[in-house]
Amino acid sequence: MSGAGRFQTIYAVIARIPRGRVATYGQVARLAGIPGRARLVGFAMAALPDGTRVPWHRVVNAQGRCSPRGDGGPGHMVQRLLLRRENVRFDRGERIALERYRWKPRGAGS
DNA sequence: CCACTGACGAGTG
DNA sequence: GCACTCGCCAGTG
Repeated sequence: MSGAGRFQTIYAVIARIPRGRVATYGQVARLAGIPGRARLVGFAMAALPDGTRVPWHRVVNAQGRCSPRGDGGPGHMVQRLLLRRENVRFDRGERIALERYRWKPRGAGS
């Protein structure tokens, strides 16, 4: 994408995550063509406007948890609720079984 | 220009 | 499985 919008590529990847599935920051970065820049994905997420159509809640960290926002906001709580609404189960430690819910892109995705 | 920070990940003990 | 360290890159003071 344009030099000014590297985020667009990231958002495009996230938009492809099917309902009821989750992807990790590193996974998104990799699919966006910027392997190792997981933090940049997080930065792009924080830059998302309120009411965005991008399913940001389907992106979790490698531990299968909803990373709390630096702002200390209820972001991770909302995320948990939205995922719960998509039949995604959380274990006792507020963690998701990635081996079960991880999104596996196919065909033109990989 | 330098130092610090951050919705992270992989490696190590 | 958990705590700590280092590496990444962009933005900010």
